[in-house]
Formats: sequence, C-alpha cells, structure tokens
Amino acid sequence: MNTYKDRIKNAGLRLTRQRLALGKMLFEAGPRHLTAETFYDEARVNGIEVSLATIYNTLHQFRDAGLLRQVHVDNSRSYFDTNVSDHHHFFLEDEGKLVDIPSEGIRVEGLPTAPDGRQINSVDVIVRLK
Amino acid sequence: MNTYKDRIKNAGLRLTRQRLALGKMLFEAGPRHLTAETFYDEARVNGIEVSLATIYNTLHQFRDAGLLRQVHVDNSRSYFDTNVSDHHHFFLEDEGKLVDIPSEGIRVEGLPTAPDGRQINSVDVIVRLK
DNA sequence: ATAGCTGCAAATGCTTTGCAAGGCC
DNA sequence: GGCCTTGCAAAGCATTTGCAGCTAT
Repeated sequence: MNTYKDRIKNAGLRLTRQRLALGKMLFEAGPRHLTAETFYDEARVNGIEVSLATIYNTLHQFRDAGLLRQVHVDNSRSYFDTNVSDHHHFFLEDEGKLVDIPSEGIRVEGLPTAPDGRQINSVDVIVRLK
Repeated sequence: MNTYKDRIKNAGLRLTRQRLALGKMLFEAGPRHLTAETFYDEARVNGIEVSLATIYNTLHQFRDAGLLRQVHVDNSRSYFDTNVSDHHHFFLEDEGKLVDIPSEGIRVEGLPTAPDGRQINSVDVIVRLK
C-alpha cells in the first residue's frame, strides 16, 4: 500500500506536501481524465492549497515520470489521463469530455514501419463523437 | 480548371483577393501540412499581403467548408492539412512536423459502437515518432 | 547544508475579437 | 447599397518563467 507515495518516490521526486496530496487524489481514486483547470479546482475543493503553477509543474513531472499520460485532442486545453496503460479515447466534442475506449476491441493494423530509422513512440487513436 | 476558385465559391464564400490568393497557394500545389504561422510566412514570401487575423479567419472558414482538415497533435499550435481525404499521420515530435501515413496500410479494427446514440465524427490516428 | 520545490505575479505565445474602413455581388 | 471581409491593435486564455523564500533529505 501507499503505492501513490512509492510511485512518486520511485519517480525520483521529493515527497512534498503538495505532491503527496495531489498524488493521492490522482492515484487512489479510479482512473480519470483531467485538465489543469479541473485538477486545480478539485484540489481546492479537497482543501489542498496549491498554486496553479504547481498544478502544472506536478502534471508535467508526473507525465514525464510515466505516472500520467497526456492526451492531445483540443488545442485549447491539455488533457491528462491517470490510466497510463495502452488504450484509446472517445472525445465528446460538444462536452469537451474524454472517455476511454474499452481496450479489448480496438486494434490498429497495417501500420507501416517508421520512416528514416525512427521509432514509434506511441499510437494515439481518437474517435471524435458528435 | 480554376478548381480552387470554384471550391471557394461553392463553399459560399466570396471571392476576395485574399481568399483567391490563399486558396491558390493551398489547392494548386500538392497536399501539405501547415500551421497558421507557416501559412502566414508562405503567403508573405509569395507577395500576398494579408494580416494574421485573415490567415486565421481563412483557415477556419476553409476548414468549416471542408476544404481543409484540422489535425490536433500539439497543444501549442494548430495544424491544417490540405488533404481532406481519410488518412492518418505520423508526427515527428522533435521537428514538430506532420507526415501522411500511406493510406493503403493502416486500418482500425474492432471499434466499439459509439455510446448513447452518438455518432462517430471522425477517427484520428496519430503515430508519434521520436 | 543544499539541491530541489513552491508560490506569486509577470511574461509569453497562439488565437480571437471589436470596430472602422474597404470591396464583392 | 448592403452585407460580408479585412486589418489592425488590443484583448483573451492557457501555459510558462523568474525569482525569492521554503523544505525534504
């Protein structure tokens, strides 16, 4: 247990009050999609006092450490996903909401090899719904 | 011929000097990926006098008319593709460049039906390369 | 002790907007 | 002529940065 604490520590990050509180919010509840703004609001509702700058720092550090995954769907906002396993997303364009696509089904086939001796970093599938 | 002119007209847009010049640039050369910035620079290099605001207006109007497709890969910038047919993209993260994935190969299978009586608007596959 | 964090406020950078002048139909 | 377009500069917004003061280790 205390996995969220271990996760932060193993990422080489110091266990500060803010990171512990934010990490607990993120990793002890079920998988979730969030933006900096929703995360900030949620933190304050939970009585965690952090600045927006720290929210951004934390999201990026957690992402860089592989604890979060960033999803690009909308240029006006960054989305983060606490589920870092391989899976894809529905994007509800009118609500600006992300929903996981059940991973069993979807499959991308016939992917050409990367050009120039480059390697594939990730394959992101976004299914936009209206 | 003059298809680019017809395309703009058929979209219900007036044939203004700026739209004609920009449309010619976009639709008479081969398929291309561009950002507002690269488009703006290209226009000025070609001696087309437009303001950035008009670049944005035009990109959006063309996109709304189905003449361009917007691609979301990077929150810091909007990309547009003059190839509006169904196809997917490689994204070279270090260079910030988009490359079409040859359409023959790739296929997305096992897509679940959209939840709630919603309909699928589009399926975007981005293969990120490093 | 010290390298790493945090908070604040200011700065950045892309994009949008308001409004007056101009140009298509 | 009337309405759509354009250009400019200013505003907007999410995100980043600089820096002084904390704090985990």
